[in-house]
Amino acid sequence: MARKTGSHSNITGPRIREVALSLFAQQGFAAVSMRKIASEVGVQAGALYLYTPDKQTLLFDLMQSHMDELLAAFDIVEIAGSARARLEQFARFHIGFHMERPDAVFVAYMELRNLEPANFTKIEELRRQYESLLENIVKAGQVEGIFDVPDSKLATMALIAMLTGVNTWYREGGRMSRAEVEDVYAQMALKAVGA
Amino acid sequence: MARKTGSHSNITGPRIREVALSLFAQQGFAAVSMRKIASEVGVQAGALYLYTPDKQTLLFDLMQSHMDELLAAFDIVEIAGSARARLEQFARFHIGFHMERPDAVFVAYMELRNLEPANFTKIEELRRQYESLLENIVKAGQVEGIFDVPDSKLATMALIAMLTGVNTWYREGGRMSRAEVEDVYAQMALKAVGA
DNA sequence: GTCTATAAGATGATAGAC
DNA sequence: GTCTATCATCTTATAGAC
Repeated sequence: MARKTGSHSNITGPRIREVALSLFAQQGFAAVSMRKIASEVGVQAGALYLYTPDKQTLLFDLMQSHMDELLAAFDIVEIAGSARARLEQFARFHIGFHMERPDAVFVAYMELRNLEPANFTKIEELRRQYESLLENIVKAGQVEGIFDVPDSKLATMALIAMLTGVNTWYREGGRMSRAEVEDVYAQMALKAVGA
Repeated sequence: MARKTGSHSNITGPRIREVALSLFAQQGFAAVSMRKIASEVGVQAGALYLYTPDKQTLLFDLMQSHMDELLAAFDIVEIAGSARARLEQFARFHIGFHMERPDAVFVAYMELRNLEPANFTKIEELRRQYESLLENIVKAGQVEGIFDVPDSKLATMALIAMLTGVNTWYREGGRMSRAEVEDVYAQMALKAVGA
């Protein structure tokens, strides 16, 4: 029962974030106490405050990291080319990225309402940036005359919702492989805008 | 400050449900205390227990009512006809119904994880019933040979996610009218399945 | 039907020992 | 770096007065 005193800062920090993300996704930010997180990590509640100033900041850091990763990852794989090719690539990227980290995606969306106003504003700005990447593709397709969408903003929101929705049902090791799911969603996305 | 004792059972009951739904949607089930609900309603916390045995049942009743209403409402408007016509009608119904009650939709989806196992099972069953209404239309379109979808289950989930997503951005009195939004989503849904 | 008072326990965060 | 102990407050739910 008793736990040895010792130095684990390089392990405990990441573990706290990992455990917190998982618990926030499963039970919700407000339903998870600092004691629950600490217990799962294997430390006492007081020790958490060596790694985060408070619970709110812990949530905000998790959400900000997720959004930063998302933007950085797309930045690396983004391609030039026709709007059609770019949309297909965005759909495949989005699906793949979201399938790989369901907890982070869930928390980043569901816990927005638990952010303090200043933190909310920052996360919303990152989200807006990401959405505008897709909207630019949709607009390019309109300009090229190959997409049939009456409103680029609405089409963007519809596409993102459709693609993100994969996380409500996809489970690793299920009936379909990740690649199959990516294929089907990418085709539906292209058809939805009339490409 | 002091509040008169009096008889308000026919007003207080619905008010509690109304206030609870709104607060749960804004702040989340776990973040909303019985005292907050009572305070907003204008009664003391103890009085809530005349209308619900406990907080969990209050949540469950709100979610169950929503799902029952959803199924009953579709039952009334459901049409016969081609898969194309039925899908367009489903899309318009779904969009309209969801736009009218964003709080209930949000709670019914976001607070699933706060339901006790037995309650979760019941709500999931109602959700499954609703999804199967759409899947039947998708399958009919496959049989008729007018829909191009490799997997009816995946297409169903993608369509529902796309349509429900309207609630992430639509606000009454915004740039587009409800009818315009319905039109555009219905057309995107049809195109997404290749109709 | 509603109130006040209360039980029994959980919560976020801090101080100081080691 | 972590623990134990603690503060002040909040939590759900109930009992009994009116």
